[in-house]
Amino acid sequence: MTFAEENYLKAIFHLESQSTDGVSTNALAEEMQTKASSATDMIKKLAEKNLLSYVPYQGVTLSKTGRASAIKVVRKHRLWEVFLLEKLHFSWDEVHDIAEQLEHIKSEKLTNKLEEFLDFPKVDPHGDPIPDKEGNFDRVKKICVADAKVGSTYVCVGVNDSSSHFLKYLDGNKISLGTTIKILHKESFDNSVKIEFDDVQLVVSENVAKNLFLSEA
Amino acid sequence: MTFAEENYLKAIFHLESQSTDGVSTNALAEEMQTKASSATDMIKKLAEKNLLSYVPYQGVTLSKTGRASAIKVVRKHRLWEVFLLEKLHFSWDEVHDIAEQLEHIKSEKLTNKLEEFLDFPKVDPHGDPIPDKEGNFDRVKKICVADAKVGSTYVCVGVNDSSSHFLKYLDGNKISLGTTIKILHKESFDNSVKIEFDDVQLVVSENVAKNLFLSEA
DNA sequence: TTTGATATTTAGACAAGGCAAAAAATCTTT
DNA sequence: AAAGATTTTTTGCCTTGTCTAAATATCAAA
Repeated sequence: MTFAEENYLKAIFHLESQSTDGVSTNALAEEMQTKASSATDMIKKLAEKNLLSYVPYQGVTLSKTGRASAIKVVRKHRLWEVFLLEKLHFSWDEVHDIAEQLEHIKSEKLTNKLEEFLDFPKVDPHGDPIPDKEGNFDRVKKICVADAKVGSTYVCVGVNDSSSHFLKYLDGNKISLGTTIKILHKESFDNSVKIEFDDVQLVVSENVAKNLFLSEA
Repeated sequence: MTFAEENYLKAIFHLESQSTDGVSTNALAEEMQTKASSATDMIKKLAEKNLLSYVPYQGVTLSKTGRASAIKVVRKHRLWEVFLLEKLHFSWDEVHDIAEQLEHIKSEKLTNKLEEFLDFPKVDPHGDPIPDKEGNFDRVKKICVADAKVGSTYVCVGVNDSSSHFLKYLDGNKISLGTTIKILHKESFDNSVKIEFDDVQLVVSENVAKNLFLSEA
């Protein structure tokens, strides 16, 4: 399994998890920051290896083995993120890019020993669940700020856009995983949301509201 | 810098350190477990990038930048080995192969934070020195068992052949870094050497005697 | 249902890294 | 110095993953 193959599987897994039906070639190409033609080539290759089912012009769906492979990569990615944050004291926004490299290290034993070293964490620094050795993980039900109820209180559990920019913005405003947030007001004019946390009030844009995830307090 | 390029630089660095003059294409190909023609191709590519000086039919020598790059890879390799052994409790013979992958992770910051996390180790689990941030490292003067003086006592400081087989053999015989070893007798017939350590006597073959390194006690 | 827009695939090309076989250079030996 | 042996390089081809441009399939709208 090459790095490229692993990255495609991970991307398909990610896209599948946020919409019910199959993943289109275009969506995959965009997720992979490449061209549709390249995606088609890789899709054929992965289909050949029975890692996904593919009907031309109809998108792809991961097979059982394909899904298992993708989950292994995700597991490694998230464990390394925890390592980078907790043991090496990287900041929230720095861990993703390095984990993108570390997730491709091949050694089942390494992954398991790392997990043990980290004391079997359940979520990564962005609030995403870490699959266990068998590939099982909790699907946390999280809602974004934009969909939260005015007047209710929530806990910040994750982010969707894990770009360094967005994470730096949150960091700058002292919002992190576990922060308790109350929804004060939604502005229908521009879909911005006024929130309160740690006795601070803050108006966040629609963009932020859609990428910051909460769970019931 | 690709993985392949880094691996070639590392191999050249290794070969240079154990003989005075330039590295031949054949020697490099053998070290890289590939063909001479492939080595020639890569040599040209690295020469193009000014990472080494190359005169056709006369072997190669690393340039200043080439050497610096090689040392960075070696530094990463050895730091990761320490991590695997000390933090994740891998055994002596398991760390090399995984470190071969980890050494290619690109992040200066990661390397430095890892070094700090490990408390600035000076040598790796095989007794080889770990270059610092600036690329400086102690060249330990070590001699192999075959060249040691009969009757003298030494400390085991490293191994040359870092194959899993050899390391398992040493492990099985309870020889590790730091073990104090006395040279009892050299058999001129087959160049085997009788040694003593921890009140045990053991006859080692010429092969072992040439790959096990010692320093004066 | 026919046109137009969009999505997808195919075809041909390129760079990286590798290999085998042939050619050329160097070394060794007489 | 010439012959033979060895080393190194060249040549031509393969695979992986990518791209552009062209062709084709599907969807949406009139």
